[in-house]
Amino acid sequence: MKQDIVSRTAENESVHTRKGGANENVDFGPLANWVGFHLRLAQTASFQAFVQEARAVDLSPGRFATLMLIGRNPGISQTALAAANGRDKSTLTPILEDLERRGLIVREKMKTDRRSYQLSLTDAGKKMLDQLTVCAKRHDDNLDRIIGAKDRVKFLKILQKISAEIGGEE
Amino acid sequence: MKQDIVSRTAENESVHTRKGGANENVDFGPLANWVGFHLRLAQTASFQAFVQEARAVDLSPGRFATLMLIGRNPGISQTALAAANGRDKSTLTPILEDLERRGLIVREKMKTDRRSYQLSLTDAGKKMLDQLTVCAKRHDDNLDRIIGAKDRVKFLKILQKISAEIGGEE
DNA sequence: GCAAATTGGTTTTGTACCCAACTAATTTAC
DNA sequence: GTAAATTAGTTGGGTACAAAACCAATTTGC
Repeated sequence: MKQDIVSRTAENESVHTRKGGANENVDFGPLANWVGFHLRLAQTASFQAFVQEARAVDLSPGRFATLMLIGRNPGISQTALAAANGRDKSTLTPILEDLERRGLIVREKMKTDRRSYQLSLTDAGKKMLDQLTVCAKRHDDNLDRIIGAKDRVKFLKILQKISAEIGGEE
Repeated sequence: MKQDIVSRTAENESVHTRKGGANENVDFGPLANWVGFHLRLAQTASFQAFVQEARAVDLSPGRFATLMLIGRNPGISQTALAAANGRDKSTLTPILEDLERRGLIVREKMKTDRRSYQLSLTDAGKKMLDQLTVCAKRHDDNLDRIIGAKDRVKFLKILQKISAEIGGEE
């Protein structure tokens, strides 16, 4: 609910505020039609919803993606994982430490290259991943319901196109 | 470039890696089709691109949205601003302090309610906003080019729908 | 083979964010 | 009119992230 006023555009009025305050008719100006702004709002909202969905299992969306990628690519290195995940490798350091401490993953030094770790899930990690996958599925179904089945593929394609192309050409 | 592998889905191979390492054929599993994940990636990418676009003017996307909202709604309170912006009010405190220190906004105590501030732009703030608007326009045109003019409206509508509906029903 | 460059991971530093607890001003109840 | 509830903003504690500097292991040049 925290974001009740957030989602509407400029032509929109009469938000359910009971205060007569300044916030019921906010003019978003050009912001109202800018993709970047709404991308942020949507991402935030979706993130929150996921946390909500997965609060039973105590693991954030970021951790979930990490777990999934390790599960799908056993032996993956931290750098490759960071890249796949769209995060800096330094961001992963504490996350992986945490996951290891919780007994969800193992990090083994490679024989051939003693700099890098091979990451893989423990049995507990696999179980956790399964549980999370259920939550994530529910979350994604929610999104589906909002997006509409027929637009979903297109929508996803555009999102991918954005992350693929926008940084690419400097 | 940092995100080169990030954008492709599971059926995709042969990324331009020159290392023969683990990262060229990452299996994203169900992640590949999950909206939340790609929403995050796209948001991050777009954010980065904006920063790049606006690095001449030294102000982040978040600050920009804040400035725009104040410019469009002079006299708005911090709480209303936070809501419109999709952020917690406590997040705004240091941002507004900074903007004030830079001489871009003024905060005046309301006569009628001495708890709240009325925010507005200074002339410098207006000038800054104009400059930023140009950058943001360029950024948005970039996104347009990627999304395609005909899909843009639809895309935006879906983003708005997500932020509007996903948190709303617990 | 050995110095130089590169690469995998960690540390440090700084930013952006949220939440919960707090203070001060205001409104509501009675 | 005063106590209780509410509201605007700040503070403090904690998480998630990136960038740059760093260490150790590895590869490259010659």
